Amino acid sequence: MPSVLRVALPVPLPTLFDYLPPAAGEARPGSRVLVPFGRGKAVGVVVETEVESALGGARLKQALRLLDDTPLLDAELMKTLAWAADYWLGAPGEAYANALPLALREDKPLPDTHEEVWALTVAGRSALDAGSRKGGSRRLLETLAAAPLGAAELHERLPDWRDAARRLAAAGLIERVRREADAAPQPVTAAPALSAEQHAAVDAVGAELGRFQPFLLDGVTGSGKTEVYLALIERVIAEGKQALLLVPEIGLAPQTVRRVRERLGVPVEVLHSNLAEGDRARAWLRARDGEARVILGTRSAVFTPLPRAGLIVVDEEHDGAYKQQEGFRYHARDLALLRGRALGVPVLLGSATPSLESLANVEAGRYRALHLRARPGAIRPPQVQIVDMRAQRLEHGLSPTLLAAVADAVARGEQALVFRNRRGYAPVLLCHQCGWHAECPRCEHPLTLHAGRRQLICHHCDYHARLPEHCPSCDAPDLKPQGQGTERLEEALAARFPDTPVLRIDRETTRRRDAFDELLERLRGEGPAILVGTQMLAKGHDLPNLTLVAIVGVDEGLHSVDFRASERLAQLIVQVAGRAGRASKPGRVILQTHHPDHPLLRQLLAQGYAAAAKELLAERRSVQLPPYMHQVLLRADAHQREHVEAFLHEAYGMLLPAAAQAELAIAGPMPAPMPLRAGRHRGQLLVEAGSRAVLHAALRPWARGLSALPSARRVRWSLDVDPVDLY
DNA sequence: AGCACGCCGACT
DNA sequence: GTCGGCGTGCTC
Repeated sequence: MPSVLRVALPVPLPTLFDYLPPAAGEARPGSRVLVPFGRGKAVGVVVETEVESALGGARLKQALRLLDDTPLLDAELMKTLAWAADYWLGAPGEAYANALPLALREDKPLPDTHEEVWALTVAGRSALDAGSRKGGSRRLLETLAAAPLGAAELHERLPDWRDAARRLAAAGLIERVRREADAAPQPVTAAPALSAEQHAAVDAVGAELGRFQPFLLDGVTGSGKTEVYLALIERVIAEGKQALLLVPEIGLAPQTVRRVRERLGVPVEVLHSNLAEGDRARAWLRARDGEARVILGTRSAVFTPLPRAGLIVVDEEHDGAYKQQEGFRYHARDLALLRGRALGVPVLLGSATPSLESLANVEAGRYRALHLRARPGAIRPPQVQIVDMRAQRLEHGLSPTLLAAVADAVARGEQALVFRNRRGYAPVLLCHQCGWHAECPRCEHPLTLHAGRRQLICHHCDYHARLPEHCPSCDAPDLKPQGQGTERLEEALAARFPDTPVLRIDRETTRRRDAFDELLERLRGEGPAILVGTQMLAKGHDLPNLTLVAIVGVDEGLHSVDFRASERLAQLIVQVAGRAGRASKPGRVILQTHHPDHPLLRQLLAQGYAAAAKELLAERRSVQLPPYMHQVLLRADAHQREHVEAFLHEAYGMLLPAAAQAELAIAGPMPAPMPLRAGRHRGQLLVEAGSRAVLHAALRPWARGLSALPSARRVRWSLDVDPVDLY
């Protein structure tokens, strides 16, 4: 029997594929091979060599070519990926595909890792001197005249640079050149003195460098978590090692990159999905070569190879963006922990509002807790006040107290933020004559009124309809918007405060690439302003002149069927409140609610997030919900409801024998909380168990069996291990 | 997933 | 008469 290779291919199938070795070269685990697959070819990753194939030798095909003489993926990544595919019940091939930038999954030579930079040509220099070109092109010429820059650096300075670069390159005014190896290291700014608490945190993690130990750094907004990360990263790179820093979204990356670069003066690689594939592959390869010392990135950066790993940091660890919600449904925070264990390095999770999962891990002694309670520079925490909306005369949903507070803030020349987690003008359009309301035909959910665009839009499937003039049901002309979205609040506030700029910040107003940054830049200025915005504003942008935060319309979160809703609401309130009064001015927070006596709100305001989270955890424990038990959710959807039902029913039947043996609890098959979405019927089956090992032992064979079911072909389905929402 | 094969409706 | 709908099967 000749030696056989077992190869992972980028297909959503539960199997690996066996091939005869290529004619030339020695394929090793972690090497890529080009193989014939079906009718075409595919690039796969060798997982094992010298295997006994269950397949008859005659059916084995031979790999066409070895792409890597030395493995592209090292032993640690290979091992971690195998674990990850097993843990999240994913297709192994998809796990490997996620780990490799697209440009490395092609049958092409590896790109040169020496970064290309854009530089002015001679013609470009004279064009600049002659003062030709305008707008973005001119800005780019001016920027490059100072120093040649790479894509990532340009992205930080001129987010819109690509169009200009294309035009200027076509005109021969700029060109790509290889960056000189001795590219001047940026000036290093001095580290600020650390507070006693920051010091203690740095020392605690520093003492564990060189071995696996998870930490949860719980630090209120403005307490200087980033300085702790930087001090530790500094130590790690001084030892010649690499640090991986994960952030939930790229929006937060540019400011962090700048800070890291300025402080550390070492190459910092940035990895996120907005990067061009070639740049991404180059950054990945520089990390693999150990050349990149600090790697900063979003979810998928957790797959970066770290041959000289020293530390992994996960910032804002509670953030839902770390969970991939399609394909291979991994959680980057949990994967970071897997990697930390395999690499033998500490993993530092940071948040002002830690997830209940992480708090439970602290409670169980698996993570060590570090706290930053003080805001340096004696910034006082904002005062939070609950405004009871009952029996108040409301103006477009805004109470007199709230409006007075906004008036005060702007009168002092300060900025106020009105937070409302709903885009559009009004979430419902209702007929006062007959009770009809506008509903999405594809989701059976109310349509949101967007007044400026004169449209009704479904926020679940993006269905658009023209705004009707009359009720489609009774023809009456009095269609009334019910409730308030950001657009309506903007209108109301603009009418009420005609002399103050009112800026709305949501997906609609920031659609243009750099619109968000421009708005933020405007707000860093001194003048008074009123901001109206959604979730986008909850994240860590520093607005020094913002002193009032008013949170409206969060009552939905108090009565949701989703057991995680209260955790998310508490995190949201604390994060949004944290925007107020970051600099020298004290902040004030107003929370407007119909339920001023709700225990969650009372506790959150009286005792803070930690106490509220502790209470929520106790509840989870007493009713046996995660993290005190474990869930796997099977979802399915199809145009025909019967297809969903048939599949889930068969899946259920297949699981019953194992469930009886292993004490699994099965809920369903049942309709999903949103039973219809974008015209597809949706259903689910929830499997629960007290022990992860038990759950996985039973579900591993089940997952394989599911893909073999004929009924599975008639639905779209997915398995979600530790689902974070039950939608 | 991606692709081919295969059998039933409204069109050049 | 065909183009094309998606059901079914397969990928080492």
